[in-house]
Amino acid sequence: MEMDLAWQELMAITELQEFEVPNENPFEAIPYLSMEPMVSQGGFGMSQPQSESIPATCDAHSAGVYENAYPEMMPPYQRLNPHMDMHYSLPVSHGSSRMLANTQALHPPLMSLLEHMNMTTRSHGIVKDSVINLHCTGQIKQACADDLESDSGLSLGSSPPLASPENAVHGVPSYLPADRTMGYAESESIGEQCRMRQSLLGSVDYHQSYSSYPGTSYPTTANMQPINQQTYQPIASMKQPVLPTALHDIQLNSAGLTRLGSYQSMYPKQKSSSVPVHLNRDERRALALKIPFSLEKIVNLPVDDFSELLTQFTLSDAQLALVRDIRRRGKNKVAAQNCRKRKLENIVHLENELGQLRAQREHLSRERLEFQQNLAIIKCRLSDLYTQVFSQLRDEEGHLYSVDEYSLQQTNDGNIYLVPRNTALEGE
DNA sequence: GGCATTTGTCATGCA
DNA sequence: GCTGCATGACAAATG
Repeated sequence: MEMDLAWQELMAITELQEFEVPNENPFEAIPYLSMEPMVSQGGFGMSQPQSESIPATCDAHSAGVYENAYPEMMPPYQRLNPHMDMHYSLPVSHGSSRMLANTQALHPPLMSLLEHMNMTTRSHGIVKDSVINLHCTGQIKQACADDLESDSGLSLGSSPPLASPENAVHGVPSYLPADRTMGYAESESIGEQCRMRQSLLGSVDYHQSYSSYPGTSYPTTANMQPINQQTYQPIASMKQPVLPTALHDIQLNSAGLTRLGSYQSMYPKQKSSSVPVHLNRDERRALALKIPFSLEKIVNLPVDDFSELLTQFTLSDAQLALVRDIRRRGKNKVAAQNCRKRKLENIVHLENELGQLRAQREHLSRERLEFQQNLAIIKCRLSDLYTQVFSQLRDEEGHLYSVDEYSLQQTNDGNIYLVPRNTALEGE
């Protein structure tokens, strides 16, 4: 009986005779594939409990390593995770799908950070200053003169001289109100620079026009009054349709409201009227050329609506060039922001993927170490079984077979034969 | 004032 | 050909 058990175990373990200690190639796959029969027959699988005791004749060090190190080889969460392959077997070529998954797995604070990127721009406060200072003595002219003299943000010559409003702006001072104390909206020279078509005069409802586009709102003068009631009083008192201007729209559009909102908290800090105007270049140019609609509409309107908007006004070549430049720059600015946001998101995705790959490498390394330890134990058991089997095998004369002279070999039919060493069985 | 980062802009290519 | 979008490169603004 004992002999039969030894033979059965020997047959099972003999199948493992061909095992070699895995080479140092971390990507060697064969040993891992070979783990399967070892688990089913030898009972040394990674995820199976060690029910058999290590033979006393085995190296005590190996057994100690096996017992002590095994729990660390495969953390419980890894052993119990039936979808572990989903995490560790994805080839790199599936990066696209992983990227998508990573997108959804981003930490909320990080995503929030990304989403809020580019939301706070330096342009905040543009209107807050312009609302106040455009009505301050001398500020408009100073601002425009600043634009004319400073080349900060000026076109680098990419636009043709005729197409660029640069040249047109140089004639701006003549457009400015002679009376510095008069608000821009009060200027009566608008019609000289930009005349709405006669058929449209008085028929355009700017309230509807503004509110007809999503994301834009048309604030009433009532909710504008808290900002600077005195400043807006002349505009509010106008009873006939006032040709809106770029500056006017800046104050009225939603972006302007946001800026105004931010301004409200800063308003008490305004101590003097000498704060410089912080209109950006395009806003200053639009102001100078009296563009009759908002920069937001110039940039955000669909092309058809934008074209229709242009048909509603008679614009000079300089104005048209400026409007198209503003639209181009505005769209490109948004595109650049989106591009940078995507770039950062890609970096985050790649960092996450790198972390996963590192974890996978660590897991495989532990698995490989565990395999090597198991293999050493198996070899130890095999040696013991050899000794045990040979101790019970005797020839016809009752002599023991020498392990040095004979070996056990398994044929294709599954039988194990005792053959002299250096002898190959037929069918082997 | 030097430096790194952010932002706007231009040029270019693609759809 | 026009338009919008994406992106690298550059420069100015900003902290």
